[in-house]
Amino acid sequence: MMQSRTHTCGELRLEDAGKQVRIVGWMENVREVGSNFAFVVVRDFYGTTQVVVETEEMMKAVKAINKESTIAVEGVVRERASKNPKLPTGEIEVVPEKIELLGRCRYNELPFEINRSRDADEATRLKYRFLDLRNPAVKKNIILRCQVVAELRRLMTEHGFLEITTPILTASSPEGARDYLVPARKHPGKFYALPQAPQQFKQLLMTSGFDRYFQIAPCFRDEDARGDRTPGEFYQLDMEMAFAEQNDVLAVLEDVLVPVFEKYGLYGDRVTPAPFRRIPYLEAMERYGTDKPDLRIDLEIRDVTALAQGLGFAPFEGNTVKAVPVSGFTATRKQIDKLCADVEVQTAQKTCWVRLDENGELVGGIAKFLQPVKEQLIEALGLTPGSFAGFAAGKLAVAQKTAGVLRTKLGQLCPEHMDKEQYQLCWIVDFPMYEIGEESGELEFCHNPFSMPTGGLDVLLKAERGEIDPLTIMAEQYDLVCNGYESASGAVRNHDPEIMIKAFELVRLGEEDVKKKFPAMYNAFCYGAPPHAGAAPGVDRIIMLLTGEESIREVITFPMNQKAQDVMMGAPSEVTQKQLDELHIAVTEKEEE
RNA sequence: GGCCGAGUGGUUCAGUCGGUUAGAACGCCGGCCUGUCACGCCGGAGGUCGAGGGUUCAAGUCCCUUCUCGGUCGCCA
Repeated sequence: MMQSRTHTCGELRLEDAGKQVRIVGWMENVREVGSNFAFVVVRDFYGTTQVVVETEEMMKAVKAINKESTIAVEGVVRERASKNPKLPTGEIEVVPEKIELLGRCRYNELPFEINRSRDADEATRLKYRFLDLRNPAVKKNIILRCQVVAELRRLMTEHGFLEITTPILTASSPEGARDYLVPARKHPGKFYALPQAPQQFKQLLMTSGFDRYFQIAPCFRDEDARGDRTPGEFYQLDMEMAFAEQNDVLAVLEDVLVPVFEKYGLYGDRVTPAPFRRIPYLEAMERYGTDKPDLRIDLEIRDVTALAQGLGFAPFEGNTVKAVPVSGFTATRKQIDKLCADVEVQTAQKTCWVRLDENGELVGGIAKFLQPVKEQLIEALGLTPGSFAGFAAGKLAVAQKTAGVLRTKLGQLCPEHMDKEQYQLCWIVDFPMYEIGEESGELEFCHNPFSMPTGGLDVLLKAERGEIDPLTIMAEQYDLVCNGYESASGAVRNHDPEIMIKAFELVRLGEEDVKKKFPAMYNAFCYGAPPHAGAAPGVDRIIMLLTGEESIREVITFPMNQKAQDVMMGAPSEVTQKQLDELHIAVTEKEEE
C-alpha cells in the first residue's frame, strides 16, 4: 500500500488539470448533492482539496468511511464547473478512481466539530487536544510559535550568541517560586529540582568565558495558573552577555524583538520603534500605578492629596489621594458603578468619582464634598466640561495600585483613550533593591539578590553607615513591558563576591548565607568573574501578544489546565509501589480533618 | 486557600414568577436531490438538567452541602 502522495491538499491549481494525482488527508466533510453525486473535502496540513464523487462505486466507498478518517484519493485533476474563489484550490477538483481508507475514525460523533473546536468547553478541548489541533485556527498559533522561535534563534545567533543547553535535573534553589522536585533513587531522602530558570548556569557560563549565551529554555515553577501564566512549565528566551551593561542588553533585545513583533505580530505595522521609553519604577508607580503599564491607554494618574484634605470626606483624610481624569467621558451611570465594582473586586479598595458636566458643574459621586475645591480640582486635573475623574485613597502604595487598576479599567471602558491595535513597548528601570517585608517588618530583598545595586559597594557602605536610607538603593534591573504584560525581566548581575556579601549583610545575612544559598556561583565568582548582564523574555507571553490571544493556553501545544493537570495524558498519575520503593517514598493518606 | 462566574441530548446555548410531554442551532441516523462549498429539503433518534440532600401538591428553576471547569486575589526571587 502506497502511503505517500504526489501533491498536498493545498497545492493543486488550474494548471494541474489533467494530472494523475494521489492526495492524502482527513475526510473533513461530505456534501451529498444527488444520488451518486457528492463532494468530499480532504484536509491535510497544507489545505483542503475537493474530491467529486460521480459513480456508484465511489459513493459506496465514501459512505463506508466516517468523517475524520484518513484517506488516500487517486484520480485526475479537473477544472471545476463552478469555482470557489474563496479557496486557494477552489478552481479544481479531483475525480477519484480509487478511495482508500488509511486510518479509520471509529466514531461518527466527535467530542466537538473540528472547525468549531474553539467554541467547545476548554476541558474537552484539552482532553482531545489532538483533535482540537486539527482545527486550522488552532494549529495556526502553534505554527506561528515555531516560526517565532526559529526567528529568535536566527536573530540571537546573528548577534553572536551561542545556544547552550543547561541541565533540567538540577539543585533546588532556596529562593523564588516553589520547585518541582524529583526524588533521587541513588540518594535516599535527596531530590533534584527542575530549574525555575537557568539563572545560575548562565552566570556560570559567563565566568567560563562564553561571551554571549542564549537558550530557548524550559522553566519549571510550581505556582498557580492565570490567564497569562501557565502552570508547571513555560519557555523563556534566556540570554546573558559578558562585559556588558544595561544598555547593551536593552539594545540587543530591541534589535531582536522589534523585527519579530513587526514580522509576526497581529499589529506588526504598529510597533514602538527602538529605543523604547525607559520609565523608572517609581515614576511608573506614580503615573500608571503599576510596574507594567499599558501605554496604549493615554490616561495618567495625578496626585490630589493636598487638595483632598479637610473636605469632610473621611476616606481622603490623612491619606494619599490619587485621581485619574478622563476627558470626553460618555459612559453611563451603570457602567461607572460596574467599573467601581470591578476595581473593588481586584484591589479590595473602594473607589469614588465625580463628573464635570457639559455646563461645567461638578455632579455625581462625591461632587458635594469636592464643591469647595472645585476650581483647584479642575486646575490640578485639567478637567474640561464632559470629564470624569476617578479617585483612590490610602497609603501611597495602595492609592497608586488602586488608581492603576482604575486607569486600566477606564481605558478599556473608553475606546477614545485606548488605541488597542498596536504594540506599545517600554522598559521599566531602576527597581528598588530593598523593601520592608510585609510580614517581617524588616528590610528584605525586593526582587532577586543577584542584581547589582546601582552605585555598587559605595552605596551599600553608605547605607551601612546610616548615611542613606537603604530603601533608596536601586538595582540595575529592568523589565520589558508590552501592552500591560511583563514580557521580559533582566538585570546587571552582581558578579563581585564582596558586594554580594555586603548586599546580604544589609538584610542581616552574611558570607555563610551566600555560600550556602548559591555555592556554585559564589565559588565561581571568587575565581575572576566578568561583569555581566542579561534578561529573559517570556516566549509564551510574547507569542500570546503576537497572536492577540487572551489565554496563554492558545499558544501552547499541549497545555495543562488550571490545576496543573494534563487531562489528555492523565498527569499527574499514580505510580506503582515498586517505583515508589525504589525512590524511597512512602505515601501516606491525608488524614481527615 | 478566599472571592466571582459557569455546569441542561454528542457540541454550543435558551428555558419567564416554581406549573402541560425540557426547546433551538449544529452534529448524528434515514429519505430526497447532478455543481455543492457553513449545500438544501423532509423525517427520526438522542436528556439521571454535574452529584447528594431539603422545601413544596409540584423543582432545570428556591434552599443547603458537595464535585468539576474557568476568571481573579494570595502566590509567581
